[in-house]
Amino acid sequence: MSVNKVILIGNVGKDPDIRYLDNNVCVASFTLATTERGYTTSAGIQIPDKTEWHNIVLWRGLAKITEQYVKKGTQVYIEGKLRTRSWDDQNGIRRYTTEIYADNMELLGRRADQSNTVSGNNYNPAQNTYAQPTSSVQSTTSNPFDENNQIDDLPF
Amino acid sequence: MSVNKVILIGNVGKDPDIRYLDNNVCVASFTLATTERGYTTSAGIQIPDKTEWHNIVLWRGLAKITEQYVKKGTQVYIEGKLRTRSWDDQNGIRRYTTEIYADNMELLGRRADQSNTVSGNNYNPAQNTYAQPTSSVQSTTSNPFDENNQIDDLPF
Amino acid sequence: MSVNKVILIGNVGKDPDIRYLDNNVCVASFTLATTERGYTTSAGIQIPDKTEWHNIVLWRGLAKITEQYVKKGTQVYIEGKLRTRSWDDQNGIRRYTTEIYADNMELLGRRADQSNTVSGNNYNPAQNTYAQPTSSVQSTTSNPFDENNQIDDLPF
Amino acid sequence: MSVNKVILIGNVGKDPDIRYLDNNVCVASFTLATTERGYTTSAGIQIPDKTEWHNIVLWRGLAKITEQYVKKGTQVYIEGKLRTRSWDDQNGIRRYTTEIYADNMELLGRRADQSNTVSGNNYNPAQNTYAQPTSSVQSTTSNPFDENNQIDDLPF
DNA sequence: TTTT
DNA sequence: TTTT
Repeated sequence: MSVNKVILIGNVGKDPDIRYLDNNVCVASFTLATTERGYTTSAGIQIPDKTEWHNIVLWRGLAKITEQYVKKGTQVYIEGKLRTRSWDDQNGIRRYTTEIYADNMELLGRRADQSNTVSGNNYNPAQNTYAQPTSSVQSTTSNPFDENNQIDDLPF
Repeated sequence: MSVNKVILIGNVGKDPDIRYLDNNVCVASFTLATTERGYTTSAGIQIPDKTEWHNIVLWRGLAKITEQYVKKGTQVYIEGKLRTRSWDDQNGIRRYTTEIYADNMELLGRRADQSNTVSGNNYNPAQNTYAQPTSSVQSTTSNPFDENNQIDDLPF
Repeated sequence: MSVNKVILIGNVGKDPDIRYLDNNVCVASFTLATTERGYTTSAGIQIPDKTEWHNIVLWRGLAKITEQYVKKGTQVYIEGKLRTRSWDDQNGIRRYTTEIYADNMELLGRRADQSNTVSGNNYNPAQNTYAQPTSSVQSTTSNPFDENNQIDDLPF
Repeated sequence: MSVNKVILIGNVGKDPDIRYLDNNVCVASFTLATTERGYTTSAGIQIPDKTEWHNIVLWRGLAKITEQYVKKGTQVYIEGKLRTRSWDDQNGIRRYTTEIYADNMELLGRRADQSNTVSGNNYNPAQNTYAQPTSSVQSTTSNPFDENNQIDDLPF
């Protein structure tokens, strides 16, 4: 009888924090910035840009993708749910932190030239459950939208 | 270049807090509960229901609809954006509160027979259900999210 | 009492169709591809990738942004509503087309170095409403969550 | 690298169509109405309400919940993806139908006093509301989206 | 603090 | 064809 859904597109604030629990489960976290464009009111008042920072937490498969592909500045789509957890600070005061527990993540704006920017190390498309297919992301050949596109044509 | 969107369906925790600013702008706030169903794991472990509480803030027209139609227990759909604001507590420690600033609200599950459950007074189904009330009710003073906040402290 | 919302991220199939109505209102349309990753079932059956094509329609301001920045291959985020309209084909048979009427669009994966790749003409990042700020994403200084956080403080 | 998401809240147009495939998999379908409120323009022109009809398709567990709890008039939340499938009509012309393939459904506005409105029969609030029915009801034959379709034609 |  |  209820829905708790968050959808974000933004840029990662710094390289993600990755850790492995005792049971070898991977947990990743990073902050994500979304920026609301400023504008000028009809009365001529300048409203500046406003950046919101979100605490993203990812588990298991998504954490491993994070470990491999996400770093400071990466633009990502996150779909998840809100979780507010409480903890007691050093003064014994109960405090609250709201996090987005990710159910899905999409890496945005990746390009053919990024094979080298995608983790420097042990990427093995044959084993990673969530790995993108060996042909689509790195290569430009299998894109059905623009078979004749040269990489230089890419408008972004 | 960014998206900050929250979609919630849940039940209102207690009667909304309504206030009118000096410029007669209406601001409403309430807490909204979303409950994730518990389940039993394949190993037979019982995972109980888990309720999340969200701080919803609404302005102007939505605040007035809140004033008229929303009360403890009402099921609503909220679409909005995440806002984390900071404030200094009584110990001078910076603390953070995450709120959902509503862009849209839909009242759910209303039926023809509910004229009596919609505000105690002047509901008239012949008018538009979502018409803004012409009457003004004066504000109360307490913000459920931050008991010590004066109205002038309002950081949004 | 109802919600009609579509959220898509995909690639534009071909250069958009742009037209101006008599009243000088701009209307743009394009097809957008979303691709669901294929996978292998537990029984070893290969499920291939599956591409879905969506008809996107944009009006006024969004149409003009489309005219300037969107072309074949562009990755975009679209938020909008479903509209099914009917028309009579050459045989007098009523037919239906479902379109997504866009309420919001975000251009994805654009980079700072793109001033020259964005439209062939007069792009000026100092004036363009949608240009990314030069300061916000790269810096780490404005992150309120973790200047002094040790990793051990993280309570999850 | 893509997202295909639909979020709807609306009312079911008529009692759902339920069928069981040979492998005993349950498939349900119904039409869902969303209504956009009309309004009066600043120039005094009346814009009437506008109802959009959506073709919803649900499989397995969600189909069985549909069988048990959804009927004409029920208000539901649907989260799903767009699928446009093609078929050849009696004139051999290729035609297209866009459906929403549901990933999640929430029944809205249900109350304790609704035991009598929830299916005519065996609703037991002591059980889990969303429990799948243990009984099987045999399929009907008509697909509201395509009157001439045999069950074997099912293209999904 | 809600709801099922 | 629904609902308000």
